[in-house]
Amino acid sequence: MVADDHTLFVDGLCGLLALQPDFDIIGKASNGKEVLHFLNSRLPEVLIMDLNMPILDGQITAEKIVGSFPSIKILVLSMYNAPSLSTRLKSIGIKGYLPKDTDADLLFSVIREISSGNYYFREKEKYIPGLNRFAETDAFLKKYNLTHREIEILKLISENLSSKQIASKLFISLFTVDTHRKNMIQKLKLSGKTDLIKFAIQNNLWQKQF
Amino acid sequence: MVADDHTLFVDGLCGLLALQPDFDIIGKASNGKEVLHFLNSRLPEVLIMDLNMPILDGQITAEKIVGSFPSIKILVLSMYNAPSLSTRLKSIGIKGYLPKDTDADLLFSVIREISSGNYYFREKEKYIPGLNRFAETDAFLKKYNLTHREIEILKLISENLSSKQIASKLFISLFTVDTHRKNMIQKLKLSGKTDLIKFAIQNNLWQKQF
DNA sequence: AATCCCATACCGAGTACTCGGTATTTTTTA
DNA sequence: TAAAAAATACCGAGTACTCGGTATGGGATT
Repeated sequence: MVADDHTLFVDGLCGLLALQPDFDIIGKASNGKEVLHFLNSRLPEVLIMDLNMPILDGQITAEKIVGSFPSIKILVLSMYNAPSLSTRLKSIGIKGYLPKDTDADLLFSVIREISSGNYYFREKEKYIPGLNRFAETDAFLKKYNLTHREIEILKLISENLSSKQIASKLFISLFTVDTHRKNMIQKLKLSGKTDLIKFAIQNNLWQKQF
Repeated sequence: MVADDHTLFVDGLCGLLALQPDFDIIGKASNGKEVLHFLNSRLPEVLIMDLNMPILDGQITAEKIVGSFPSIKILVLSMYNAPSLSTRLKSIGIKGYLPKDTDADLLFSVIREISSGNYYFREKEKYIPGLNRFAETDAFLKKYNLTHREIEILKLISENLSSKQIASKLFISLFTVDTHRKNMIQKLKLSGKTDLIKFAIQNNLWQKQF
């Protein structure tokens, strides 16, 4: 069974899974409520789901499933590539986690693993921040007319460091930090720190650590 | 051709498209750079892509494509269901836009539409904020021990209204707004406004308006 | 009727942020 | 080498936010 609010993703994934002779897709859902409703009539061996879903959140759904239908093995597919998610997912009772940029063959073998009773969490693969991020390329800097220093400071702002803390961390004056903030706000035509935070999040300069 | 950094999505979507007798998938890519590299050897009639991609952003990629390969029709698939995106995408030269929770049949017909030279932008469908959002259900409130009033104020905070502005909007005292802020911060174990903004974004209490 | 929860309101004192502007030095680019 | 860009630094004055605490009244629940 596959649950995700992105219909195209669900349909596409089901198509891929259906090509595997040992897989049988018994259901699809686009929110947590639909999942639970479906489970009242039929139980899959493996449930592949996203944690971000409307109407009933994936995490709460998973908790309910683990409590009521312990035979179901849950595999989470997430847009986040954060191995630190693993601890939290394990504590819920989820059997496996993969990011959505995983290739299909690995997905198939992981499904077989957890179907056999194993766990699949990639803890060995350390999260490497931003090496390939657009927001750190010259094209991005040029697009927004930002400097490397500005991006550096923006990242620290988005990590909730005060200007004073940033100044201390970078061995510069508080005035300098404030000037950089001001320059960014003007260049990006934003209004204050809230907009800066949003800009950082939307451009993947900040990613949640669980 | 399909471009998206979520490999499973690309593979699944290509599988769906391949079932249509009039579609021929000539390529896949997981970032903007790969797209441009591919176009040096072969041109698709329609390019289906996501705007959020690493290494080279989808928007810049699209702008380059429209400039260098005007015969290619670009259809954007986005996780955002925001019709207000349409104006911006049109100005870039993109021929169509659909959210990822679209069903496959509509996608197929839209591909055929823009392949024929038409545009597809759903402007009639007004964005309806939050009706089905998990973050506005009782389960969510219970999960985080938040009240309706707190969520209401959190939304306004995430829209960059100051406490003073919120007080004025809701006909309450500035002190009351501050108290709600304080209560939320304590309940959610956060540190200040930055964390509140992040919480709001991650729980879809705020969504970007273009 | 008593209790709890929520919304409202306030205090005091402090820090953080904003935004107009100025300036100098260092680094990069042409 | 000269010019431009980036980094650094500062001023003044004001608003916004934070966080410890206090309190009351109304509505819902037990």
